[in-house]
Amino acid sequence: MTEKTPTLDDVAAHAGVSSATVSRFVNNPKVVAATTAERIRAAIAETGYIPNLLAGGLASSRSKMVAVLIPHLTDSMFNDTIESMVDELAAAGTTVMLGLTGVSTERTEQLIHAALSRRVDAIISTGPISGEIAEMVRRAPGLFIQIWELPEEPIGIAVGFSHHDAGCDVARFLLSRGYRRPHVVTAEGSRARMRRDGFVEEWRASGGTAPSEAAVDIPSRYGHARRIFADMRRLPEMPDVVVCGSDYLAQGLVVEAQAAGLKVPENLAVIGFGNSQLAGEMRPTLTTVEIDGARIAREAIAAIRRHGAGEDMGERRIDVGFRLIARESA
Amino acid sequence: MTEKTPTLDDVAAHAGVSSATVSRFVNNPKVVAATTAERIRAAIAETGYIPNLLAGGLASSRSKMVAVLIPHLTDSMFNDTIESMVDELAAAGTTVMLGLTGVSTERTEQLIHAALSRRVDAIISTGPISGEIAEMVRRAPGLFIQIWELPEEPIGIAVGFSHHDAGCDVARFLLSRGYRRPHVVTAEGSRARMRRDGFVEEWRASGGTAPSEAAVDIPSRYGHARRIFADMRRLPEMPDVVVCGSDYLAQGLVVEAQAAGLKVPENLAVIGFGNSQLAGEMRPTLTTVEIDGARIAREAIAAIRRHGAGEDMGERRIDVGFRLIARESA
DNA sequence: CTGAAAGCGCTTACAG
DNA sequence: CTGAAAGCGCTTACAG
Repeated sequence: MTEKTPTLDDVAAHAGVSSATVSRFVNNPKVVAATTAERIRAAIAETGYIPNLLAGGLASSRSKMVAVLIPHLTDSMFNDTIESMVDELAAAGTTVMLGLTGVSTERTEQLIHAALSRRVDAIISTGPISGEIAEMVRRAPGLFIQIWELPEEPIGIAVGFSHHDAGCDVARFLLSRGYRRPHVVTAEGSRARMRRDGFVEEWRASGGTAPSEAAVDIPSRYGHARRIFADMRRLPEMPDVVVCGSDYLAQGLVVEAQAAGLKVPENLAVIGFGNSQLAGEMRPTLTTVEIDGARIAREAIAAIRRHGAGEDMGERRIDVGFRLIARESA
Repeated sequence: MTEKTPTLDDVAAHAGVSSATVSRFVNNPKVVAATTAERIRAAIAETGYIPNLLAGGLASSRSKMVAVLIPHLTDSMFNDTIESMVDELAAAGTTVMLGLTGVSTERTEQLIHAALSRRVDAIISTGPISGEIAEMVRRAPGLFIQIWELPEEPIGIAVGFSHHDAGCDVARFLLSRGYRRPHVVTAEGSRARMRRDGFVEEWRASGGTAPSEAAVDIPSRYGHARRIFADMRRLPEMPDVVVCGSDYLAQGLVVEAQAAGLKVPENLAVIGFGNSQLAGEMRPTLTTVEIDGARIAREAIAAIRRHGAGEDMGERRIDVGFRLIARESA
């Protein structure tokens, strides 16, 4: 249905210059003379030229693509981070390749392989990294960035915070508020487990009795709350606060508790995680832990830029911290 | 930090075959002899070869990438569709390039240009299409697919449903339930407007009085509900049902109404749109309109596959319909 | 089933 | 500021 797509040479012919000059104009307009630039601009418009970035990337070995790997799209805590990232990257002419890893290392591995195949400038990952993947990534020229995670010895750049410490902080906060019987709901994945461990360690260190616990799969969502709540009621002693791995789940618990005639937080307190937009808007407003997802995006992008400018980023840990926000629900 | 990345030639040398044969093995293992295949497999493992899809795409003019364009990531109705799509595509070795258009035609245009630059095999778009974009897309070799939309004369393939009809159905449903004073909340964007128009036309055609109305920006979220509800209370006559453009907003309205001491649906009914997972889980459960997002994803992918197999897809409209789900809230 | 060779559409030293 | 030319790493008729 289409005549051949115009190439750089077609534009060059139209403008009466060499293709090298057109290439320079496309990538950095300032380096060509003003009158030449004008002719080229016209030629591009006439021909409807659209650069071929496959060819460009191959020749320059810079794909102007970055891969972003997250577990899920639905109700994900990363959405704000991803949204900021995609926006800023797009503004800089960089494309985002999206990968959904689930909780499987195997899927992560396939996606990293795919990203490497496309010679992405960087891989931004929230997934669990196996030794094999680490090796694969280490020998690739692109930058590897782990976000929402802060391992002792990162593979490339890590932008995140201590999940263990966040768990501890939640424990201290609840203790200080006088809660005595927490129910800890932990989602799949290593990060949730680290927070859970931090919480439990701190709680017991402070002389608290062992919390009751429950597990949920991901993506963590509102609907898990019904089962969690029902199970809780069958406990020998009813908990006085529920520690949730996500704000969505926390919201569900608030609603379930209210539907059962309990007042939140008087009869049952609830604490979330992530400070999603919802947390400050629902009724009662949700006590939760805020992570600055936009900052994570900014730091990651800054690292990509510097790496792109030829700077050797080495191994680096960037701690963006977290912040407990006390609202009405606990 | 890295020795040169191994190429097809390196693998060929290791295996003692030509690079053409290695290429064949990589793309279609069956066409090479079993013993040769074994040698190549070993050579790939030894060298740690990772194919360069930039080069591959350039040579074959098939990028194995598809662009997916949506307005927003957060609280978006498209998340399920996108999630299905990314999963299935990844399984077939195709990568998704993610673009966030917002409500701006300009952004959409830039992203489509970027997608074309990467010579994507297909563009899947939910965005508004200007005449210029249509032209750009028409002359490109890739397939263009509009989803969640069903224009009379699609540019390429359209997979969606009639938003106007959905609006009509909601009106008929509410009429049949005996509601008399609807309050219609419309989000930005042409699709929401079509539903709104459908609703209002049908409502008035059935002799109903003109509904009161409100507008919200996107992404449509829980938090808009507070203002909407407050404004509603100042109306001369209180509406008996709120017609929401999204389930999230509907959820917010339910909570606001309850916080004000109203019973849902007795004192105020609420109807959502999208049948997000939440809708069936919240209390009261939400009456809403279901769209089969996964089916939209499947149809889109099927079209891409057929186009990839050389079939001329022409212009085509695929109506996936919608379904009103009556639950407790209205 | 396999190889030699041309070609995909760019970028980038190098020279002027 | 501009051009000629080599090269990026693949794929794919064509021939055998």
